[in-house]
Amino acid sequence: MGRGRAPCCDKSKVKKGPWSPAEDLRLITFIQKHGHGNWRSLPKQAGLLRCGKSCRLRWINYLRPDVKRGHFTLEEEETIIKLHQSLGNRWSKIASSLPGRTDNEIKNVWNTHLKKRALVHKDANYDKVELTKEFSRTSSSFSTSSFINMEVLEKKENTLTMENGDEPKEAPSSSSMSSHSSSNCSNSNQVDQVIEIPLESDIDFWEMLDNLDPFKSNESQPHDQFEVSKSSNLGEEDDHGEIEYRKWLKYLENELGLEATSEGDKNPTKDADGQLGFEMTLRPENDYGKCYFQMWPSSPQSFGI
DNA sequence: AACACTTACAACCGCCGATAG
DNA sequence: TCTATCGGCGGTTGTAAGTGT
Repeated sequence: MGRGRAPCCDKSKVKKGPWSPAEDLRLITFIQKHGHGNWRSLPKQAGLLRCGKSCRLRWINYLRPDVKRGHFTLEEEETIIKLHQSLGNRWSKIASSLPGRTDNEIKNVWNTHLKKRALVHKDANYDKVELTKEFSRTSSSFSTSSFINMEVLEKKENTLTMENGDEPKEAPSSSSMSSHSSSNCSNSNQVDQVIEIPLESDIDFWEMLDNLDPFKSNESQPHDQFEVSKSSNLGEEDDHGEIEYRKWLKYLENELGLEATSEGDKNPTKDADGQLGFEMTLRPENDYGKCYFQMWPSSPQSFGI
Protein backbone atom coordinates (compact mmCIF):
# COMPACT_ATOMS: atom_id res chain seq x y z
CA MET A 1 0.00 0.00 0.00
CA GLY A 2 1.39 3.35 -0.95
CA ARG A 3 1.18 6.62 0.88
CA GLY A 4 -2.26 7.19 -0.41
CA ARG A 5 -4.48 8.16 2.43
CA ALA A 6 -7.20 5.73 3.34
CA PRO A 7 -10.61 7.24 3.96
CA CYS A 8 -11.25 7.82 7.65
CA CYS A 9 -14.23 5.51 7.53
CA ASP A 10 -16.51 3.61 5.21
CA LYS A 11 -18.58 6.43 3.82
CA SER A 12 -21.29 4.09 2.67
CA LYS A 13 -21.97 2.98 6.21
CA VAL A 14 -22.06 6.29 7.97
CA LYS A 15 -24.82 8.79 8.29
CA LYS A 16 -24.23 12.29 7.02
CA GLY A 17 -25.96 15.57 7.43
CA PRO A 18 -27.37 17.34 10.46
CA TRP A 19 -27.21 15.62 13.80
CA SER A 20 -30.44 14.62 15.45
CA PRO A 21 -31.02 15.28 19.15
CA ALA A 22 -30.90 11.52 19.70
CA GLU A 23 -27.43 11.33 18.20
CA ASP A 24 -26.33 14.31 20.25
CA LEU A 25 -27.56 12.66 23.38
CA ARG A 26 -25.79 9.46 22.56
CA LEU A 27 -22.55 11.28 21.95
CA ILE A 28 -22.81 13.37 25.10
CA THR A 29 -23.69 10.35 27.15
CA PHE A 30 -20.85 8.31 25.79
CA ILE A 31 -18.22 11.00 26.26
CA GLN A 32 -19.44 11.74 29.75
CA LYS A 33 -19.08 8.12 30.62
CA HIS A 34 -15.94 7.16 28.76
CA GLY A 35 -14.26 10.27 27.47
CA HIS A 36 -13.04 10.42 23.90
CA GLY A 37 -9.72 8.69 23.82
CA ASN A 38 -10.06 7.49 20.27
CA TRP A 39 -12.37 9.33 17.94
CA ARG A 40 -12.11 6.70 15.26
CA SER A 41 -13.48 3.94 17.42
CA LEU A 42 -15.87 6.15 19.34
CA PRO A 43 -18.84 5.98 16.93
CA LYS A 44 -18.90 2.21 17.02
CA GLN A 45 -18.58 2.06 20.78
CA ALA A 46 -21.23 4.71 21.21
CA GLY A 47 -23.56 3.07 18.74
CA LEU A 48 -23.47 5.96 16.33
CA LEU A 49 -23.57 5.61 12.59
CA ARG A 50 -21.18 8.49 12.14
CA CYS A 51 -17.55 8.77 11.26
CA GLY A 52 -15.15 9.63 14.03
CA LYS A 53 -14.30 12.95 12.52
CA SER A 54 -17.91 13.91 12.42
CA CYS A 55 -18.29 13.01 16.11
CA ARG A 56 -15.22 15.01 17.02
CA LEU A 57 -16.44 18.03 15.10
CA ARG A 58 -19.89 17.84 16.57
CA TRP A 59 -18.49 17.61 20.08
CA ILE A 60 -15.91 20.33 19.70
CA ASN A 61 -18.05 22.80 17.80
CA TYR A 62 -21.38 22.26 19.39
CA LEU A 63 -21.80 19.88 22.30
CA ARG A 64 -18.78 20.62 24.44
CA PRO A 65 -20.02 22.11 27.72
CA ASP A 66 -17.67 25.04 27.62
CA VAL A 67 -18.56 26.16 24.15
CA LYS A 68 -19.95 29.66 24.20
CA ARG A 69 -22.89 30.31 21.95
CA GLY A 70 -24.75 33.35 20.80
CA HIS A 71 -23.59 36.40 18.96
CA PHE A 72 -20.11 37.73 19.35
CA THR A 73 -19.52 40.73 21.52
CA LEU A 74 -18.00 43.85 20.10
CA GLU A 75 -14.79 43.06 21.96
CA GLU A 76 -14.65 39.57 20.54
CA GLU A 77 -15.20 40.84 17.03
CA GLU A 78 -12.51 43.45 17.40
CA THR A 79 -10.17 40.81 18.74
CA ILE A 80 -10.82 38.60 15.74
CA ILE A 81 -10.13 41.44 13.33
CA LYS A 82 -6.91 42.34 15.08
CA LEU A 83 -5.71 38.76 15.33
CA HIS A 84 -6.60 38.09 11.74
CA GLN A 85 -4.38 40.97 10.71
CA SER A 86 -1.42 39.32 12.36
CA LEU A 87 -2.25 35.62 12.03
CA GLY A 88 -4.24 35.40 8.83
CA ASN A 89 -6.63 32.46 8.45
CA ARG A 90 -5.16 30.53 11.35
CA TRP A 91 -8.54 30.08 12.93
CA SER A 92 -7.48 27.71 15.64
CA LYS A 93 -4.86 30.17 16.83
CA ILE A 94 -7.41 32.96 16.84
CA ALA A 95 -9.87 30.71 18.67
CA SER A 96 -7.33 30.04 21.39
CA SER A 97 -7.53 33.72 22.28
CA LEU A 98 -11.29 33.62 22.56
CA PRO A 99 -12.32 31.19 25.30
CA GLY A 100 -15.40 29.23 24.46
CA ARG A 101 -15.32 30.11 20.79
CA THR A 102 -14.51 27.51 18.18
CA ASP A 103 -12.37 27.96 15.13
CA ASN A 104 -15.30 27.00 12.96
CA GLU A 105 -17.54 29.63 14.49
CA ILE A 106 -14.87 32.29 14.17
CA LYS A 107 -14.27 31.32 10.59
CA ASN A 108 -17.98 31.61 9.85
CA VAL A 109 -18.27 34.98 11.55
CA TRP A 110 -15.27 36.23 9.68
CA ASN A 111 -16.57 35.10 6.33
CA THR A 112 -20.07 36.43 6.89
CA HIS A 113 -19.47 39.69 8.75
CA LEU A 114 -15.99 40.63 9.68
CA LYS A 115 -14.30 40.29 6.32
CA LYS A 116 -16.46 43.04 4.91
CA ARG A 117 -15.95 45.14 7.97
CA ALA A 118 -12.22 44.68 7.85
CA LEU A 119 -12.28 45.89 4.27
CA VAL A 120 -14.24 48.94 5.31
CA HIS A 121 -11.75 49.42 8.10
CA LYS A 122 -8.95 49.29 5.64
CA ASP A 123 -10.61 51.70 3.26
CA ALA A 124 -12.24 54.11 5.64
CA ASN A 125 -10.40 53.80 8.91
CA TYR A 126 -13.04 51.69 10.55
CA ASP A 127 -16.21 53.57 11.19
CA LYS A 128 -17.09 52.91 14.80
CA VAL A 129 -20.68 53.95 14.32
CA GLU A 130 -21.24 51.35 11.64
CA LEU A 131 -19.52 48.79 13.74
CA THR A 132 -21.84 49.43 16.64
CA LYS A 133 -24.84 49.21 14.34
CA GLU A 134 -23.75 45.87 13.09
CA PHE A 135 -23.09 44.67 16.59
CA SER A 136 -26.75 45.11 17.35
CA ARG A 137 -27.74 42.73 14.62
CA THR A 138 -29.98 39.96 15.71
CA SER A 139 -28.25 37.04 17.31
CA SER A 140 -27.51 33.99 15.31
CA SER A 141 -30.50 31.80 14.81
CA PHE A 142 -30.46 29.00 17.29
CA SER A 143 -32.13 25.87 16.26
CA THR A 144 -33.96 25.63 19.53
CA SER A 145 -35.98 22.69 18.42
CA SER A 146 -32.97 20.48 18.04
CA PHE A 147 -30.59 21.58 20.68
CA ILE A 148 -29.11 19.95 23.69
CA ASN A 149 -27.02 22.22 25.77
CA MET A 150 -25.10 21.46 28.87
CA GLU A 151 -24.40 24.59 30.72
CA VAL A 152 -21.70 24.26 33.27
CA LEU A 153 -22.48 26.77 35.92
CA GLU A 154 -20.13 25.95 38.65
CA LYS A 155 -17.89 23.21 37.54
CA LYS A 156 -16.45 21.07 40.20
CA GLU A 157 -13.20 19.40 39.66
CA ASN A 158 -14.43 17.05 37.00
CA THR A 159 -13.44 14.57 34.41
CA LEU A 160 -15.46 16.04 31.64
CA THR A 161 -13.66 17.14 28.50
CA MET A 162 -11.06 19.30 30.10
CA GLU A 163 -8.40 18.53 27.61
CA ASN A 164 -4.91 19.89 27.73
CA GLY A 165 -5.33 20.84 31.33
CA ASP A 166 -7.87 23.50 30.45
CA GLU A 167 -9.12 25.43 33.37
CA PRO A 168 -12.83 25.21 33.87
CA LYS A 169 -14.33 28.06 31.97
CA GLU A 170 -16.62 30.68 33.32
CA ALA A 171 -20.29 30.06 32.95
CA PRO A 172 -21.27 30.43 29.33
CA SER A 173 -22.68 33.74 28.30
CA SER A 174 -26.35 34.32 28.50
CA SER A 175 -27.62 33.21 25.18
CA SER A 176 -31.23 33.04 24.27
CA MET A 177 -31.15 29.41 25.24
CA SER A 178 -29.33 29.83 28.46
CA SER A 179 -31.80 32.37 29.63
CA HIS A 180 -34.26 29.57 30.11
CA SER A 181 -32.23 28.31 32.94
CA SER A 182 -30.95 31.41 34.56
CA SER A 183 -33.70 31.71 37.06
CA ASN A 184 -33.12 28.21 38.30
CA CYS A 185 -29.43 28.56 38.43
CA SER A 186 -29.49 31.67 40.45
CA ASN A 187 -31.78 30.03 42.89
CA SER A 188 -29.42 27.24 43.65
CA ASN A 189 -25.73 27.76 43.70
CA GLN A 190 -25.31 24.11 44.44
CA VAL A 191 -26.46 23.12 41.01
CA ASP A 192 -23.40 22.35 38.96
CA GLN A 193 -24.84 21.84 35.54
CA VAL A 194 -27.96 22.67 33.70
CA ILE A 195 -28.74 20.24 30.97
CA GLU A 196 -31.43 21.45 28.65
CA ILE A 197 -33.34 18.85 26.78
CA PRO A 198 -35.73 19.47 23.93
CA LEU A 199 -39.13 17.98 24.44
CA GLU A 200 -40.36 17.98 20.95
CA SER A 201 -42.11 15.84 18.46
CA ASP A 202 -38.94 14.60 16.84
CA ILE A 203 -39.95 11.14 15.80
CA ASP A 204 -36.44 9.88 15.44
CA PHE A 205 -35.61 11.13 18.88
CA TRP A 206 -38.51 9.50 20.66
CA GLU A 207 -38.19 6.33 18.67
CA MET A 208 -34.63 6.11 19.81
CA LEU A 209 -35.68 6.60 23.38
CA ASP A 210 -38.40 4.06 23.01
CA ASN A 211 -35.87 1.59 21.73
CA LEU A 212 -33.47 2.09 24.57
CA ASP A 213 -33.18 -0.79 26.91
CA PRO A 214 -34.88 0.73 29.91
CA PHE A 215 -37.99 1.29 27.84
CA LYS A 216 -37.80 -1.76 25.71
CA SER A 217 -38.07 -3.85 28.80
CA ASN A 218 -41.21 -1.99 29.67
CA GLU A 219 -42.96 -2.49 26.40
CA SER A 220 -45.14 -5.17 27.79
CA GLN A 221 -46.05 -3.02 30.70
CA PRO A 222 -48.49 -0.20 30.77
CA HIS A 223 -47.21 3.33 30.56
CA ASP A 224 -48.17 3.98 34.11
CA GLN A 225 -45.13 2.06 35.14
CA PHE A 226 -43.91 5.62 35.44
CA GLU A 227 -46.97 6.27 37.47
CA VAL A 228 -48.08 9.80 36.97
CA SER A 229 -48.32 11.58 40.20
CA LYS A 230 -51.54 13.51 40.28
CA SER A 231 -50.26 15.34 43.25
CA SER A 232 -47.49 16.84 41.24
CA ASN A 233 -47.58 20.53 40.67
CA LEU A 234 -48.54 20.15 37.04
CA GLY A 235 -52.02 20.19 35.64
CA GLU A 236 -53.93 16.98 35.10
CA GLU A 237 -53.88 17.46 31.35
CA ASP A 238 -50.13 17.05 31.43
CA ASP A 239 -50.36 13.28 31.60
CA HIS A 240 -48.78 12.62 28.27
CA GLY A 241 -46.04 15.12 28.80
CA GLU A 242 -45.31 13.82 32.20
CA ILE A 243 -45.17 10.23 31.05
CA GLU A 244 -42.60 11.24 28.47
CA TYR A 245 -40.93 13.23 31.13
CA ARG A 246 -40.65 10.28 33.45
CA LYS A 247 -39.33 8.19 30.61
CA TRP A 248 -36.64 10.75 30.34
CA LEU A 249 -35.90 10.54 34.00
CA LYS A 250 -35.54 6.81 33.79
CA TYR A 251 -33.33 7.10 30.79
CA LEU A 252 -31.10 9.73 32.31
CA GLU A 253 -30.79 7.78 35.50
CA ASN A 254 -29.56 4.80 33.56
CA GLU A 255 -27.46 6.52 30.95
CA LEU A 256 -25.91 9.40 32.81
CA GLY A 257 -25.60 7.78 36.17
CA LEU A 258 -28.06 10.09 37.83
CA GLU A 259 -30.19 9.55 40.78
CA ALA A 260 -32.77 11.64 42.49
CA THR A 261 -31.75 12.56 46.00
CA SER A 262 -35.30 12.14 47.13
CA GLU A 263 -38.58 11.15 45.57
CA GLY A 264 -39.56 14.77 45.62
CA ASP A 265 -36.77 15.57 43.23
CA LYS A 266 -38.40 13.43 40.62
CA ASN A 267 -41.41 15.66 40.54
CA PRO A 268 -40.94 18.28 37.89
CA THR A 269 -41.31 21.85 38.86
CA LYS A 270 -41.84 24.96 36.87
CA ASP A 271 -39.77 28.05 37.19
CA ALA A 272 -40.98 31.62 36.85
CA ASP A 273 -40.90 31.30 33.07
CA GLY A 274 -42.99 28.18 33.14
CA GLN A 275 -40.04 25.97 32.23
CA LEU A 276 -40.27 22.41 33.42
CA GLY A 277 -37.34 21.11 35.31
CA PHE A 278 -36.10 18.79 37.96
CA GLU A 279 -33.05 18.47 40.05
CA MET A 280 -30.97 15.35 40.39
CA THR A 281 -27.66 14.42 41.84
CA LEU A 282 -25.17 12.44 39.85
CA ARG A 283 -23.84 9.30 41.35
CA PRO A 284 -20.45 9.64 42.97
CA GLU A 285 -18.57 7.76 40.28
CA ASN A 286 -19.36 10.46 37.79
CA ASP A 287 -18.35 13.29 40.01
CA TYR A 288 -20.24 15.88 38.02
CA GLY A 289 -22.15 17.15 40.97
CA LYS A 290 -25.74 18.16 41.15
CA CYS A 291 -27.55 18.87 37.95
CA TYR A 292 -30.71 20.69 37.11
CA PHE A 293 -32.39 19.30 34.04
CA GLN A 294 -34.72 21.39 32.02
CA MET A 295 -37.10 20.38 29.34
CA TRP A 296 -38.77 22.74 27.00
CA PRO A 297 -41.53 21.87 24.63
CA SER A 298 -41.62 23.22 21.12
CA SER A 299 -44.35 25.47 22.33
CA PRO A 300 -45.68 25.92 25.82
CA GLN A 301 -49.11 24.78 24.66
CA SER A 302 -47.87 21.32 23.84
CA PHE A 303 -47.56 20.73 27.54
CA GLY A 304 -50.86 22.30 28.31
CA ILE A 305 -49.17 24.90 30.41
C1' DA B 1 -48.94 33.70 -1.85
C1' DA B 2 -45.13 32.38 -4.53
C1' DC B 3 -40.84 32.73 -6.01
C1' DA B 4 -35.94 34.35 -6.15
C1' DC B 5 -32.21 35.82 -3.80
C1' DT B 6 -29.25 36.37 0.32
C1' DT B 7 -27.44 35.21 4.71
C1' DA B 8 -25.81 32.31 8.39
C1' DC B 9 -23.80 28.43 9.96
C1' DA B 10 -23.40 23.36 10.61
C1' DA B 11 -21.07 19.87 8.54
C1' DC B 12 -18.07 17.69 5.18
C1' DC B 13 -13.71 17.07 2.67
C1' DG B 14 -9.06 16.62 1.98
C1' DC B 15 -4.55 17.87 3.39
C1' DC B 16 -0.90 18.14 6.90
C1' DG B 17 2.05 17.16 10.85
C1' DA B 18 2.88 14.13 14.68
C1' DT B 19 3.55 9.72 16.20
C1' DA B 20 3.96 4.75 16.68
C1' DG B 21 5.38 0.41 14.97
C1' DT C 1 13.65 5.15 7.17
C1' DC C 2 9.20 3.96 5.74
C1' DT C 3 4.43 3.37 6.35
C1' DA C 4 -0.03 3.59 8.53
C1' DT C 5 -2.93 5.93 11.47
C1' DC C 6 -4.63 9.57 14.01
C1' DG C 7 -6.11 14.25 15.42
C1' DG C 8 -6.33 18.75 13.87
C1' DC C 9 -6.83 22.44 10.59
C1' DG C 10 -8.64 25.39 6.92
C1' DG C 11 -11.43 25.59 2.73
C1' DT C 12 -15.71 24.65 0.93
C1' DT C 13 -20.46 23.19 0.48
C1' DG C 14 -25.37 22.32 1.57
C1' DT C 15 -29.31 24.01 3.28
C1' DA C 16 -32.57 26.26 6.45
C1' DA C 17 -34.13 30.65 7.54
C1' DG C 18 -34.75 35.28 6.44
C1' DT C 19 -35.75 38.99 3.20
C1' DG C 20 -37.13 41.25 -0.96
C1' DT C 21 -39.97 41.51 -5.12
